[in-house]
Amino acid sequence: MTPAELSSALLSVLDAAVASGELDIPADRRPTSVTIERPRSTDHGDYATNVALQLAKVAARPPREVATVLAERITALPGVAAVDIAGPGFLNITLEAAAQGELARTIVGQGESYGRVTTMTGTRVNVEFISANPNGPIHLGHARWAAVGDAIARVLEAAGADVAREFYINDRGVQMDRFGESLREAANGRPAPEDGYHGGYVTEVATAIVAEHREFLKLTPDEQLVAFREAGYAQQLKQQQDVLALFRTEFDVWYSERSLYESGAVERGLAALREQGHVYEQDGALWLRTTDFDDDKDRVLIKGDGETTYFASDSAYYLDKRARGFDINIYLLGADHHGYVNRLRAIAACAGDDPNYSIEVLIGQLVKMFRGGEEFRLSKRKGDIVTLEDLIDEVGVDAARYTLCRYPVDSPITLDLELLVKQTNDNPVFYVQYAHARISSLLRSAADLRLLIDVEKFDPSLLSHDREGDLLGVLGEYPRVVASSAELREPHRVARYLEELATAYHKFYDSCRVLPRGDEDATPTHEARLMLCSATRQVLANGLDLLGVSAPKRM
RNA sequence: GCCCCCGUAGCUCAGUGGAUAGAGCAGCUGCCUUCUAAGCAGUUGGCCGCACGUUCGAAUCGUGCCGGGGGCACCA
Repeated sequence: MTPAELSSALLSVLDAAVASGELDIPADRRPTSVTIERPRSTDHGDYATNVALQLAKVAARPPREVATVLAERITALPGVAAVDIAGPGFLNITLEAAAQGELARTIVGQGESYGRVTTMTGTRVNVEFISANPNGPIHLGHARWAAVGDAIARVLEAAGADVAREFYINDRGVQMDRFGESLREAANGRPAPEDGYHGGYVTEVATAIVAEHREFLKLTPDEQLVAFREAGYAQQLKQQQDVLALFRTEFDVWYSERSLYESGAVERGLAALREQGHVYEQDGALWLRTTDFDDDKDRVLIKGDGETTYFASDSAYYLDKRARGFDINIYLLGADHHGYVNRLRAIAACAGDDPNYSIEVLIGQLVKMFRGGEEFRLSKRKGDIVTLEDLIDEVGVDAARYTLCRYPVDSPITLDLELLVKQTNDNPVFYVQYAHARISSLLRSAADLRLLIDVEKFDPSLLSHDREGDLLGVLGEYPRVVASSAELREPHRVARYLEELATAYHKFYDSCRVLPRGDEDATPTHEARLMLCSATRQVLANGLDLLGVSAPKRM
């Protein structure tokens, strides 16, 4: 019996109690679902519900009395071994081993689809993250968004949503010109300008461009700036795409800011905003009245010199996403960009949308980095860059992704690069992957012994050991973990869950022998445990996949 | 001044209104002739920043303080 099945059975019990007149609850106050949770202490049964506490007021009866009425009916449910009333009115439910063990068969039968839920089916979601300037490598500061953004997309998909991963290429504006200027200077053997880019990669890029295009050096300085800028752009974008692919973060859409101008999207966007009546002129500039919608000041769309601002691009971009039919637009931004939130929401509101629904901004705290106990800060312009590529080289994709996904985005991460490089079990990814490898090894040994996992012959009542019950309980939680991770946009819940599952498995493994020893014959108990192992392996693999981390068969 | 985030064990951090607040690391003590010891068992360690409020019930929700971080451009 899965938690979902138990929950709906409890709802039927409630309905029956009302129908028989034992409880008097008005139809419009009756709950549409009954929440159950796994108690922290095993003394409190396999599942507990607070439904009696919540209904006490509506039913005008003391909570324990409501609980008593329900307990009698719950006890009669098939698969339920015992029901206790505890504390102020909790109902603690203990399942029969067979009812609980059945879950192993369910999971093995469903395979990769176990844990896929339908809570977000039919919702179209755009997840925009990283969105760097194409003038340098993807660095450690972007890495968190690469890992978390992709994991959010995967979790939303597992909940049934239709998801687009999108990268907004900031290929327009002053930063790009500074980049071109820096390349030009480097190519001509001169130092980069004060406000330019000083990283060692600038020289490398410049050298590579000159090797391919000697003719650039014959152009006028202004022409050189453009030529180097464009060649550097193409090269850096390619490199960003390659390294992100290596990091298993694939985007569905690479959206160029320039293309918003080339396609006329900016003009159309401005016209649309004007039509909605939130645009006005003042001091020679064109403004959007975002203060109508909670912003603390109005924002400039077109400057006094006739240049459009990034905000004009952002507005056009939102309207473009909207036209492409997304219900929810998620943005992952660093804490230093939190001032954007009200602006983005105001754009949506000016366009006539409800920003509470269509705009979600996840503000992530920055990653602090230490090396040997000493903090260092990233600066692209100064050239202090640790690239994503470096990180992958040092710790590998799995450890990097897992570590970055393991914390809620609003909590700051402190990474000690030396520690991360060590690859010891300080890093929980190894703990989880080890559990998967351990089961895989065991399943190989079982195959050598001609022990097959037989879904037909499986006897769930044999999984009666406490550790088996604990493990089954954790396995049953997985679909709910996926659903809540998706709903809250918090993939770290999956990581934490996997650690809990790995612990439950290791404990089971420690006290329950799975394979027959030596000349021993295989018994139905061995086979039942093998089924449980197979189910656990499946859930570990499914969960790791949501984080984009591999599930190794050997370690 | 205004806005956002954070204050939980020595350290790094979990904990979407539930029962005795958890994990890893660090420290101490045990467990491998048989399925992967990257594991397991035990033990030490807490005014959940402070106060008041809402609730049958608050680390969790609200208000006010205190402390730390970040942000408030006709820059991108």
